[in-house]
Amino acid sequence: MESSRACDFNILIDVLNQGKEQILELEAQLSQPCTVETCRALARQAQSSFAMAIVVTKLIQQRSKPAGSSLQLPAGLDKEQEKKEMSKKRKSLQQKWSSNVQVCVGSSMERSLDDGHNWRKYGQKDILGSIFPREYYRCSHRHSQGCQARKQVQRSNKDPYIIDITYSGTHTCIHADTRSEEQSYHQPKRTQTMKEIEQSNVSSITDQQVSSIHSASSSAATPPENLTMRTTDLEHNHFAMESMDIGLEYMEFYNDYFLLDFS
DNA sequence: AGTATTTGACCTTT
DNA sequence: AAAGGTCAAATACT
Ligand SMILES: [Zn+2]
Repeated sequence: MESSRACDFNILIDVLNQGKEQILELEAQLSQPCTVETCRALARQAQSSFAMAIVVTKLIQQRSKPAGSSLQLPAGLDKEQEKKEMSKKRKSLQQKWSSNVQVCVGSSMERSLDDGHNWRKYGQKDILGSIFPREYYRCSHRHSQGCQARKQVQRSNKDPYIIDITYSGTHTCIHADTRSEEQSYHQPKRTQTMKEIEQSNVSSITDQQVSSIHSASSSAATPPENLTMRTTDLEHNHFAMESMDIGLEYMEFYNDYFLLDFS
C-alpha cells in the first residue's frame, strides 16, 4: 500500500534508514563479548542495504535521464507535435510464462549472466509492487531464424544481489560465433574463478538460494520451457576481486553495482 | 551501409 | 479499468 505512487526517493530513504539501524545494532552488539557471528550477519545486512541504496539511486538517476548527460545536439529541430493515427491489428498468440521453477546459479557472473545467447531488449515495464522495472528480451535470431526464446529480467526488491530471470520458450537457433567453445556445457554449476570469493562471503539469502538450486536441479525434473531462474550476481568483496587478477570485465561489473559515477 | 536500445502506444490478460 | 506484455518509430551506438 505504501510503495505505490511515492517517488523513488522514499524508497531510498527507507533503505538508508534500514542500513542506519543495522549499523546501530552492529555497534551495540560489538560491546557484547561473544556475538561475532551476529555482528558478521549485521555487517552483511548493512552492506546489502548500502548496495541496495546504490542500485535504487541508479534507478532514480536513470529515470531522470533525458535531460541529463551527453545528448546528441538536435542541431535544428523544432517540429510541432504530431499526432499519428495508427490502426493496426495484431494477432495474438503465444503461451504464457507460467511455471515458477526456481533455480539459483552461483554468483560468479563470468558467463552465468550471459547464458551464451544474444538477447535483444524489446520492452520494459514498471511492475506493481516492484521497485525495479521488468525488462523484456527476445533472442536476437528471431528474424534470421525462427527462434522464439524470450526472457524477462527483474531485480529483486529485497536483495540487491539477486536478479530474477524468467525464460519462455526454447532456443531453436544455432550458435554462430564460437571463438572459444571451451567447456560450454556444464551442469548448472559454478565456474572456477570466483569460487573462493563466493564461499567466503555468501549472504544468508545466497545460501538459501544455493541450497534451493541443488534440491531443485537434482530432484525435480525442470521443464525445459518456462523456467524462472534466480541469479545472484556479483559478490560483495571487491577487494578480493582486485587482489585476484580479474579482468576489466569484472571491474566493469563492479562499477555497475558499486560505483556511482559523478556527472 | 549495419544492429541495438529506448519508449510511448497499443494490445492482451486479469 | 488497470496491470502486464509487445510493437515499432525514433534514437543511439558501431
Ligand atoms: Zn535463440
